[in-house]
Amino acid sequence: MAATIKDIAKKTGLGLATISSYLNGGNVREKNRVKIEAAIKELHFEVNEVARGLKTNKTKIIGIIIPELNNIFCAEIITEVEDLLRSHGYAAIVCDCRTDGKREMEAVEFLDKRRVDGLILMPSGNSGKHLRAFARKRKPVILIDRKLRDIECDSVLVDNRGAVKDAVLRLVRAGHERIGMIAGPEEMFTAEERLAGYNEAFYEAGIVRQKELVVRGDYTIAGGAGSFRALLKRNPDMTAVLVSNYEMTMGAIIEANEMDVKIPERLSFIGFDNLEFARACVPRLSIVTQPTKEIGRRAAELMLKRLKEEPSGDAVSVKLKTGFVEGKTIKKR
Amino acid sequence: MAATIKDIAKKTGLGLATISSYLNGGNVREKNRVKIEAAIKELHFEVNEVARGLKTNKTKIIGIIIPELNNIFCAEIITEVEDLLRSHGYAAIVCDCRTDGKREMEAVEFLDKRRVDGLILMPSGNSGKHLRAFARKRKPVILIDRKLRDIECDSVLVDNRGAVKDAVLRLVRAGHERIGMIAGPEEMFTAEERLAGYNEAFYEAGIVRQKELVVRGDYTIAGGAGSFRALLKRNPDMTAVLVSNYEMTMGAIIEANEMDVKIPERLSFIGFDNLEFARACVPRLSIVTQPTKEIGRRAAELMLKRLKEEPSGDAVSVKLKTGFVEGKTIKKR
DNA sequence: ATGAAAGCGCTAACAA
DNA sequence: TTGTTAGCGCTTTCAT
Repeated sequence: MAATIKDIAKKTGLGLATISSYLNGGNVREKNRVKIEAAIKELHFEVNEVARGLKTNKTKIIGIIIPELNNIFCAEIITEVEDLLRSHGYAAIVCDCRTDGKREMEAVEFLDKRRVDGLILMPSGNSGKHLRAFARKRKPVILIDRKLRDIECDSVLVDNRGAVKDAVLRLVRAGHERIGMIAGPEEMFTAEERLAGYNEAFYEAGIVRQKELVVRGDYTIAGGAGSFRALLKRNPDMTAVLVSNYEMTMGAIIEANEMDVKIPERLSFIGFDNLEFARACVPRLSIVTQPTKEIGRRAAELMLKRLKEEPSGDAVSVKLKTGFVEGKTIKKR
Repeated sequence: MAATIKDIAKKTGLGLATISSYLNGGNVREKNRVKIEAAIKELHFEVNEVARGLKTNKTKIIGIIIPELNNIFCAEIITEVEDLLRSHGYAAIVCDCRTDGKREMEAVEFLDKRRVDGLILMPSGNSGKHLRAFARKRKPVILIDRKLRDIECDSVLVDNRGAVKDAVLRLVRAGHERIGMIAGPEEMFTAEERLAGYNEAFYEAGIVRQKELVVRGDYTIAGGAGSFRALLKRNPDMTAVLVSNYEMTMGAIIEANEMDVKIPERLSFIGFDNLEFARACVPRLSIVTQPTKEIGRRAAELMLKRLKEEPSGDAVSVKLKTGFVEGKTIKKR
């Protein structure tokens, strides 16, 4: 059906190697170059990357595994990664595993069979055992947003701990002491880091922490709503709250509206991620922001670098700074 | 490096064909089956899908081209498509073209070189010329959300016209006549359909349309904000407005807050897409919703069906119903 | 049911 | 610079 280099060779009267050389940027006599190009155009020839991949043992495909495509934080990162990779000739096969460890394992296998040249993933669990087989082939694996036990590989992280600590201290400086937190699921890397930041802030401010001020949510909208209600019920004297991811921030806001809790009059509020949503709220939310574009860019760059160089021993870990966008939801007391 | 079927053949003392047959679900003597499975486990063998693809001329990869991954509407659809495809053994290479026709063309070429088995795309432009070469190979192309000139292929669409018509008529029944619309970009398929629905509603209600009540936005948050301001300024007597996509809905809400325009007291409001956002607003937004999951599912199913059957002549077009979720932003007059 | 052999489209020695 | 040849890992006749 489609033309092959054989057809081009026949058409031009040249040998296969010459065509191949031309395709790979080798030196070809001017006269022949013209002939080849004419034949390519005439026969609508396009390199068969599958055949090339079989021969070179490189597919120029990168596997991307994420917990939830349908999640702005992930989507923003992936958009950037995909853009950068493709501009360097790499395709991205995206696998959404619905925050499910088993699905994630299957995805790794799936991509391995397809001989992807590298893996970029935002892991759902904490163990990296399922990556071992892949990593043993000396193909690069780059972790995004979360670290993993049982395996050592490059990672692009965010300073979650510092981010939350900074945010809580802002509340402290505004005169708050009864500051609640809607934390993330136990065992989850970012969730624990953020919680640690919360604790550190209390320590640094010299305020005694009270356990009932922390409630665990599950990083979903519904979870945020439920947690908000529970937290407020348990702590009627709470004056401020920090919600530790976007979905729960939205959920908390929905619930606050539902319960008619005035923000910031009754309760000061700091949310997480998604500037647009924060701006759409009344009053504008004060939020912690993450550098999603930069995360994506750094991850892709790191991958491209690894792909180019010889497999080396030591893993690189990048940690990026977060931001804070002032809204009008922190009230001075 | 990795084990091949040759290794398995050697290990088991069987022929290549037998191994291949086993891998493809053929009949193999029980005794040999056991031997093969042992060898596979021992050597960590995994089929090389690249080699298989070269031989069978099928990559089991579907190309997905979208205008903006970082867009909930797209992301929700893709999530569903990817899930379904992968559960049938197909990988998805996703290409985000940033709503840019040129990038879209490049993406088609990119995917063509990689010999994807089919293409699912949500086109940015109106012409399908860039798909001709691909379609000529008798590989399935499925359009999502938008139709295309110059080419005939399957599509999964939404009844945008009916959706908007219905929404406007709700406003009419609530006593409104000066109903504004923030429409989408000219030439854009969905935008024109939605605008047509708006016009039809006026016609059906017997209200004379006034051109100044329609303003074109660009489907972005900033565009929605700007359009909202412009529309209101131009029509101080407008009593209701319909915004025709999610990003602009968010933008309009931001701007309404900014301008301190009370909804629905001063202005009744109907937004588009994203139920969660609608629920997070105060008061809850009344919105038109699109069946994103179903769009994705139908597109994937259609693709799977096409992949299975002989290339046939006539194109299938599916048109899905929209929904309407009542909020509290429509005021009776 | 199994084996031998050819070949998918390309690249990479090697030779000329 | 160019041509010849082997072979990447698999599937697929065609025999057996």
